[in-house]
Amino acid sequence: MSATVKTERSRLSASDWERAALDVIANQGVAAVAVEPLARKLGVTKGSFYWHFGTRDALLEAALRRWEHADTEALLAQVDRIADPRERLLQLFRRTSMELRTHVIYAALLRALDHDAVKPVMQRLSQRRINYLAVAYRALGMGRRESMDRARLAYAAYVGFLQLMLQLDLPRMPQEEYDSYVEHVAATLIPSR
Amino acid sequence: MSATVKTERSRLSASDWERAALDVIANQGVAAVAVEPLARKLGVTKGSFYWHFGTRDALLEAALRRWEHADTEALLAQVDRIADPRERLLQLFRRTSMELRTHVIYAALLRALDHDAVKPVMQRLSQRRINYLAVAYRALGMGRRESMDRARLAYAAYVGFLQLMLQLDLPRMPQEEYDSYVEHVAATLIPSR
DNA sequence: CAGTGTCAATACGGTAGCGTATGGTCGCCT
DNA sequence: AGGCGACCATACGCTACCGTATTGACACTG
Repeated sequence: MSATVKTERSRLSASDWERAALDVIANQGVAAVAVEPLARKLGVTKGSFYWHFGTRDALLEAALRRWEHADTEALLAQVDRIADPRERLLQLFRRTSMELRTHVIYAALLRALDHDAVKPVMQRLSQRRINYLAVAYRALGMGRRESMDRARLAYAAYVGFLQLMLQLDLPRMPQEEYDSYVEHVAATLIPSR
Repeated sequence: MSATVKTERSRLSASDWERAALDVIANQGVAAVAVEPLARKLGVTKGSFYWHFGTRDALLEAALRRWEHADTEALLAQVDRIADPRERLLQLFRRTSMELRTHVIYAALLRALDHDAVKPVMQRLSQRRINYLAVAYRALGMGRRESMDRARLAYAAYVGFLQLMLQLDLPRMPQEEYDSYVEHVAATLIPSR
């Protein structure tokens, strides 16, 4: 059990609702973001909610905006300062494999791509990341077409692995096996010099 | 638009409901499998439904069983007769990239992994397929650990690509680009002799 | 200390879906 | 022709959620 149990600070703000929403997304998925249950969880009634937001969807959009900015942007910004492109890719792979929470949310959003508020966010994000990968591969001397293909492959592997791990908690993989996998992926998807 | 518009055969059977359910799963996802809407689509009322099935979940489980047996088993059975392991993998990759409907459903199920009826099916299936891949890689002379890693990677790439294509209809990829991608994946994930 | 704005409770009405109960219709078998 | 069983309609009650309206409590500010 975790978080959002009302910390006796009584008065809530819009951000409190957004944070709570992200929490629910991470644990039970987008569909579980419902006004009344959320209110219960926060120890108030929905009378409060509808002061802060006009509608349920407004909350969702706000929460997603928050996530996209805070959790997501940070990731690339860090890695972007590594000069050597090969090392940059390697670090990208390795760091992505840690840092759970963002990815849990990401995985939850993947399962909600039919929702109108979610889809555009994910499209933007995926496009951005795939492009980032493609540029890195180009810097490694790959051709235009090959870079694009490889970028898609790498990103697809990321997305797919999230599904297999987080939803299907597939193999209950022990740490050592997990590390081995990450290194294998890096070795396979980053061309040797 | 497609299928399930009631073909004036009037009387329905359980299988009709299952097929209709799979149709809805493919188009609108698991959550949209609701008995009243389904009944409307079939031109009857739910009075009919509850004669064939005890509950909504019973329908879901039946539909999934049907899909797992019919659509899914066939896939590996075909490829399994190719003797040369390298060629077998290659064909597996290529054929998987065609044959849409099964994969559309698969993708829809990926988005419903939280559902109790769906999860076990997908776990079985994934485990089975990953193992199949691992065996194929071993036959190519890979070590035990490496085969497993590579199998996971390949399967993750498949799963992830489905998400990116089918849900995010990401790039509206033209056929030629799509083919290029598939060949790139094959070249990258099947070790050269 | 009156007034204003912020947050919250209560009560209400509406929709969509699940599941039950009961009775109706039609084909087929005897 | 009567009857039985497969299939379906109708009507009902229940739950979970959305959203609105109205009023209340409380803090801060002038």
